[in-house]
Amino acid sequence: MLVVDDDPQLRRALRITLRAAGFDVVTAEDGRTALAEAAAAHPDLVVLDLGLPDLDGTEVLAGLRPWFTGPVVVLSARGDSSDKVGALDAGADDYVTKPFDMPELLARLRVALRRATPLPGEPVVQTDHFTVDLAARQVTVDGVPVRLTPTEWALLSELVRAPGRLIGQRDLLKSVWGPAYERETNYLRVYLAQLRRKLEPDPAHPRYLHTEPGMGYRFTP
Amino acid sequence: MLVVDDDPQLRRALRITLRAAGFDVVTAEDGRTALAEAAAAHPDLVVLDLGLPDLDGTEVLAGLRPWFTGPVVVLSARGDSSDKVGALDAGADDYVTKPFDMPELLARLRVALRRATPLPGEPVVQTDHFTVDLAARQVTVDGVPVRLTPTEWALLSELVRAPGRLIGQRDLLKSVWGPAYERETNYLRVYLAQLRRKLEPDPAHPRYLHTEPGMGYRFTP
DNA sequence: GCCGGGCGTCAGGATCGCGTCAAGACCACC
DNA sequence: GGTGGTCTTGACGCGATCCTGACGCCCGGC
Repeated sequence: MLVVDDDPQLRRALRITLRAAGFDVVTAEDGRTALAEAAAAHPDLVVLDLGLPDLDGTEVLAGLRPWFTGPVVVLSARGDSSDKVGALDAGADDYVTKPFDMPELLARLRVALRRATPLPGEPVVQTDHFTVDLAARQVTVDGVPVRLTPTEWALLSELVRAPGRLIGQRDLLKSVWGPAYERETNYLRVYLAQLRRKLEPDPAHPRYLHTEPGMGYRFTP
Repeated sequence: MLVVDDDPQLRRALRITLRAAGFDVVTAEDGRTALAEAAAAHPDLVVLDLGLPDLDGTEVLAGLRPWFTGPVVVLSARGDSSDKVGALDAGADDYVTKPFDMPELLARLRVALRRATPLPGEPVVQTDHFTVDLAARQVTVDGVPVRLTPTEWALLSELVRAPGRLIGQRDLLKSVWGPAYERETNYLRVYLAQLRRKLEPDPAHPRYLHTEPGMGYRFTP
């Protein structure tokens, strides 16, 4: 996160508050260093004061926008409508007039970040032989998609969400079939066999979906 | 674009101004009709007044957010910091206090729309057989335009916005018909058949709009 | 060597979910 | 008031999925 302001006190206040909110903060006190810092640090978001000593804030914005796709939140002492419209149309994502309320600014920064990062994408689990895309709900073996039934998918995703860790049969039964089925270990046997038949190169000698007798099952990538 | 406000004068003014700016506008005067309109009309953006006669504006926001992914711009006569922070954290994309300046509101709406539409990348989805232009709302099969009904379009655009990703039936129902229809899977069957009849080379053996039994549907280019 | 527990395998049959169709309700427009 | 298009609703047949029970195998304990 890059904070651009010429007032040392405000810079300091913002840095402390934003750090407390969990952000990494770098600062700049004028337009030129702001552009340099932005290029060097690749911030997720820029807080930009319009009243700078060297460059006009709108020039900084114009210098930023051709390549910087993250959100820019503008601070300004001037509250004229034309100023606001100009900055917003020039690429700013929000316009906050000074003096501002710190909790509100933080909320607006959260909104800007929320919009900019589309989804907290779920991971893709890979082995030498097959891949499991948890977000897309797709499994491919040697590159070709494989169809799984809902129960097979529920079981597999439980296993691959904890790579290398052993999962007890009771835990698996609870999370796939519900808490009422804690004792029906036959289900597990049947569906593990099904998964191995669809995923393992040699279902008789599993390389990825291992059985720990008496304990549970384990997925090893 | 959906405008929600209980003041008829303001509604009228907003409708006229927004129409002049090139937007299609539907209006609602209370929270319940707002939620119904949003589910029926699929607006790109919602302008929401917090002071409504029946529901609290934040309740409308809460009812909207689980399934409506477009931007929501909040209007309010109250300018307290806590109100602003609450609305912004509840999912609002901007918070404008009344009385507001119309050009500024328009600029803020433009920003919200700019951020919400995924401009990095072409809004055109293509397959070997048909193309879907999300921006122009047009579908062509082998180069010839095809007419889709509003519901068909809403369903198709949900699917092609996530190429390769499986979308659960509940998610589809929520985003196309609204959150009240989470269980009506018959709708999906009927409209998927409709889409396949219009888009697939062989509707009996779909190549692009796949069914994952028990889970949902998937568009694969 | 016998026994029992745990696991993998298999093949039915009950059940569920999907695709299809058509008729009626609803709406907007003429 | 009529008309065309769109949306809803219900019924039906078929295929896939899930459950279930039985059987054989391996391995450690007696």
